[in-house]
Amino acid sequence: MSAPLPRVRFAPSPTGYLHIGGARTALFNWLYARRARAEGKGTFVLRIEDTDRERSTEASVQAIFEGMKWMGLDWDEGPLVGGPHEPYFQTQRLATYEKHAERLIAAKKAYRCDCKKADLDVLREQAQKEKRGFKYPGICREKNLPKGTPGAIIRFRMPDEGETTFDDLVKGPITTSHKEMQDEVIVRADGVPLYNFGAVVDDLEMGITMVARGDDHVVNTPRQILMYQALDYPVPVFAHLPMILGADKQRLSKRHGAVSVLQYRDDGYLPGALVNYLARLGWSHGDQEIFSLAELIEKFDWKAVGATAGVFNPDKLLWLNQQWIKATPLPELAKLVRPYLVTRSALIGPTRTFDYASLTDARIVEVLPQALERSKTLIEMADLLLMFLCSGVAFDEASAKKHLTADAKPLLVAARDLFEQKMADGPHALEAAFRDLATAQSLGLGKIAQPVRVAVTGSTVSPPLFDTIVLLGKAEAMKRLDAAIARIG
RNA sequence: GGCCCCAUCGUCUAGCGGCCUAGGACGGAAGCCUCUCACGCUUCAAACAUGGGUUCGAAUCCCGUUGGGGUCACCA
Repeated sequence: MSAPLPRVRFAPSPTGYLHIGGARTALFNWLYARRARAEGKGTFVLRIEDTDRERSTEASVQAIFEGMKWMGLDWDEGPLVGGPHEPYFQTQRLATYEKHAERLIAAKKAYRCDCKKADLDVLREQAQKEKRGFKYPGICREKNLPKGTPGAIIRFRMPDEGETTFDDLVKGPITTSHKEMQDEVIVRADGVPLYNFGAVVDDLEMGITMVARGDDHVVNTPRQILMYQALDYPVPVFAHLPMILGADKQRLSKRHGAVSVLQYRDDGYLPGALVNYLARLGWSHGDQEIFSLAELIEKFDWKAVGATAGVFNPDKLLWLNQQWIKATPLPELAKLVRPYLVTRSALIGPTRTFDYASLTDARIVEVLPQALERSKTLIEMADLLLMFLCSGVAFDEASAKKHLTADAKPLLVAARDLFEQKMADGPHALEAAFRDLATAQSLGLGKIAQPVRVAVTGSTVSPPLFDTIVLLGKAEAMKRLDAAIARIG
């Protein structure tokens, strides 16, 4: 047996958006495939498991594509890109499942069953009442019901004795007794397969060599292994990723805030930061916290994936996002922040105007350095940038009330002169002039700087004052100062 | 409840029998820097769930207990 070329897959069911947990599963698979590719050949397959026709939606399919694309998780085979195992939607592969199901029936490893679901539900409830485990009693095992039997489903015949063991890549050896398994339904009456069968058939048809998925599938694994064996195909390697929990240690859900990957995009996170965070949730490489995508691909290793469930920590993601912002080249950041400039500019208020049409990337790059260390998200960054990019000020009332007073008016007038004389000489010259002014008035620099800051930026909190003023340019800075002076009256 | 999995600071984790008076990161506290904010820097508080073994030696290996999670569908 030669080692097969690594082929992995991500197989979401389109019953909702791409959430954090699914995204991490996709990421780990993708990372593994990309590293394998660097060493020769590795393939990442995307397959849509839409066999739950009740809950699957086209909108979810699109949301999954969009989420993966945003994160940069491109697939080598699957919807949109095609591949040698098309189609990649399970509901379009019914003939394939039928083929394999018939093989199982012919080999007496599966059988048709026309038991009514309602009847079985009654038995199940009864068993539950008596606190017994319930297993399908095998009523139709020997009936040999023919194809075409009305309402018949297909059940897989589980062995009565023995046990199945597999060596999970992250959890180690796991053994399950066959007594725990029942003859489960693998194909519905309408020919649509159920999860355990559809996934197995597709994974073997598509030559998947490693199945990496969520923790909640460990109990399914032995049953699936039995199916691989019944179908006479080699069993892939399995890796089960621990769950991602919310702060209350419960499974992550909408209650815990944003769980859709696209929500993080909308909230101003860089895809690289989310990827970085997700990679470190459950996997580690010594003490390193920040990884570029290239480093992740190079260093990712299943051996370093932990077996413990992890709590999603929004604070750490936020910190990481800022680290990524600071590490992103300015021109790239300018392009990234643009869309947020558009959405946030709707909120600038009546006292400011924003001319997006004439906004150049060069201008964004020029003011960007001031925002780097003050923005944890692209939203915060856009808001801060708008202070530079808009014409006019929006005063923070508390700040204005405190600093734009009659006492401050002479200082603002004096500041106006300094603007006139020194601005062209740069922030340092301007600062020196203000320091001289403060000394002459026997005041601390802060006493003058704060009113001027409020006048120019609208708030007591801003980037360094003199840099800000110079960046604004003489015309705009004067305009704002005059507005503040006028406001005092 | 049956079966399965898991167990180091509040959180993510390093640790794979001696290097551990248990390291890093987020968050928290204090301080420094300073025109405000932020960044940065320094320092501090903070963990091996518990009881037995094995061993010269255990956070590391084994068993029990406790706790947490998963799963018991014609969902995936």
